[in-house]
Amino acid sequence: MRQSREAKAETHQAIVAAAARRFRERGIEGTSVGDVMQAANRTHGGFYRHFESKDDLLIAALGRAFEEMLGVLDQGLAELPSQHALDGFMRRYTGPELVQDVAGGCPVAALSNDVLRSTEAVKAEFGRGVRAMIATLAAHLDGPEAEREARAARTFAMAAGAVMMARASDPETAGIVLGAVRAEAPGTDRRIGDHPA
Amino acid sequence: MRQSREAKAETHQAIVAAAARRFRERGIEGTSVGDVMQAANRTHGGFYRHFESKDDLLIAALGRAFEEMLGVLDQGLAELPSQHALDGFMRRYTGPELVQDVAGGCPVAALSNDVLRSTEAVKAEFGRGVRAMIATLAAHLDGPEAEREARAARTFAMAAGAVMMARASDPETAGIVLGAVRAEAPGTDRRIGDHPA
DNA sequence: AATTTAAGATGACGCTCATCCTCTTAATTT
DNA sequence: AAATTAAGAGGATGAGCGTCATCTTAAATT
Repeated sequence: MRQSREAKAETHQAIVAAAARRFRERGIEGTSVGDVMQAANRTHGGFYRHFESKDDLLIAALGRAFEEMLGVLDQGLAELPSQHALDGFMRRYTGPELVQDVAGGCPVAALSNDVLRSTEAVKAEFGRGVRAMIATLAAHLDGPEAEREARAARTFAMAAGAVMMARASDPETAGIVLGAVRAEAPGTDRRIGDHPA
Repeated sequence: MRQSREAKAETHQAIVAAAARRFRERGIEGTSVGDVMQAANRTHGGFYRHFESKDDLLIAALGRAFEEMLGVLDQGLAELPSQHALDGFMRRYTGPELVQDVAGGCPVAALSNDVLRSTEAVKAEFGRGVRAMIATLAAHLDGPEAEREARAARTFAMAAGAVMMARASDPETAGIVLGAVRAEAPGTDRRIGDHPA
């Protein structure tokens, strides 16, 4: 039965939200259109009223996942003085809460390898997300613009790399990797308010 | 027709070598048993005389890929003084030669996300490879053991993270990310909140 | 109110895949 | 040399997938 415009829009959002989680959790190839539609409480048939293809959905889902992640980032950085922006970010990004939550975590840490093997359009969307993450982080730093961006990019790369490696390893190895990058962040083993040496 | 023991061993190695490349290039789900056998110049039927399952092959292929990568690493580090081990590694790992060669490049940069979604046995093998990479890098550094390992792990995480992000992005974004980590390779020795000199 | 449109359900199509089975034949064992 | 074993070829099986076509029915348009 035909649905109203608002109902359709609601369905659209439900599909994107479900896809954003499913793709991160199970990967691109591991997620079927039917899976996503079921997770959105719909049947698979209506899918092509909303998206031209699975890739089209993937692009929308990436956009959504990055939006969510930018929200988490902003929230975590909001109250931090700029000298602690990078280590605050590192601490949060590599903490158990985000590391264990693949479906709700960073799309970079969950989907980089899958996107590598996708179309240029998908990579373009992914790249937009990456730049937005770097820009957001950089905005919380001090110094000349180019340098802020570079420092943000380096820290982000290290955090994402550590999380990806840790997730793909046995617990012992994961501990070594996460421990190494978390120890690097001043304040990790300090009380709130303390400043790094 | 039945093959001799040596012929079988040769076939076995050919399968592992083909798989090590295919998995890195196309991902785990993107690589079929038939693909691998064809790349090894065999038919798919004989596969189960060599491996119990695709996962079993994956474990062997991961071992092989890490071996290859450790060779590249050792070779690149061999002539470097220890103060330049980390930035030498970083420059090589994030250089166009390795970044563009997904099939022959680092298994961490190519397969982390796929392994994340695999069995514990696969993760254990991956973790072994990660620790071997870190240990090899650390062996080329100076200082107390625990600290050498931590510095190696941090640099490796940053390098792998940057390569994964770059590969999954549009060329412009890739340039930003790789440029940031390459511009200041020695920066991986610094604490995260520090400004570059 | 009559007509047109389109959202979503259902089912089908063609393809791919991991795994298994059988057959042939040559290597290995006796 | 005869008997046994097993590597690899070829084919089959059963499941899952992306996408498409059809149908129903209610929303949107006239």
